[in-house]
Amino acid sequence: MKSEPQCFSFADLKRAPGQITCWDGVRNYQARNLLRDEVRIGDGVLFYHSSIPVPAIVGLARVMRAGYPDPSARDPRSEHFDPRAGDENPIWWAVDIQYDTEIVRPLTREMLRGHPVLEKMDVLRKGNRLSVQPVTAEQWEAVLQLSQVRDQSTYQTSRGRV
DNA sequence: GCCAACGTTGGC
DNA sequence: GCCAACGTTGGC
Repeated sequence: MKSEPQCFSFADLKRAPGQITCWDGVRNYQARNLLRDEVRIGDGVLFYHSSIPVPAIVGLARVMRAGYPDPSARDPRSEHFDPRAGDENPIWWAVDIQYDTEIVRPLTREMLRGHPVLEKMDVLRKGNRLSVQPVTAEQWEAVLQLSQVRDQSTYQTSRGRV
């Protein structure tokens, strides 16, 4: 999952009540489909900081609630308000994620590009603007190895995601 | 349904 | 600031 840290950072997630946040405001249909159809409770999340001098994967999170109608789409005061969204047709979807582990040495794009497995990650593809991107199990495990996270067994590695 | 114009994202 | 790569919009 991508976020501009000036908007919402991994540190913000760590500070959030219960270290949980609603991942809302996604307004791209492809990303919406991932949130609605693919993301499962317990999934690992790679938290990526974008639009900064050195973009990087900075931490791990976990999905605590699978896809549900995005509340911000129904909130007229939200900048993500969508008047088309209704009970019968939510249009937009959200998930809840929880802070898990900080990556002490963030994985920069240069580091990802230099890895035989990670060089193929979607996030490195030029022009890719998806704010939610799938990650293969192989990529997930490579990230954990590179980031030197110890307790790898506690993560669901079969369907890791970013 | 086509497609040009426009807007947005985000690395560099 | 530039620009590539989309996604969206709207006239026709």
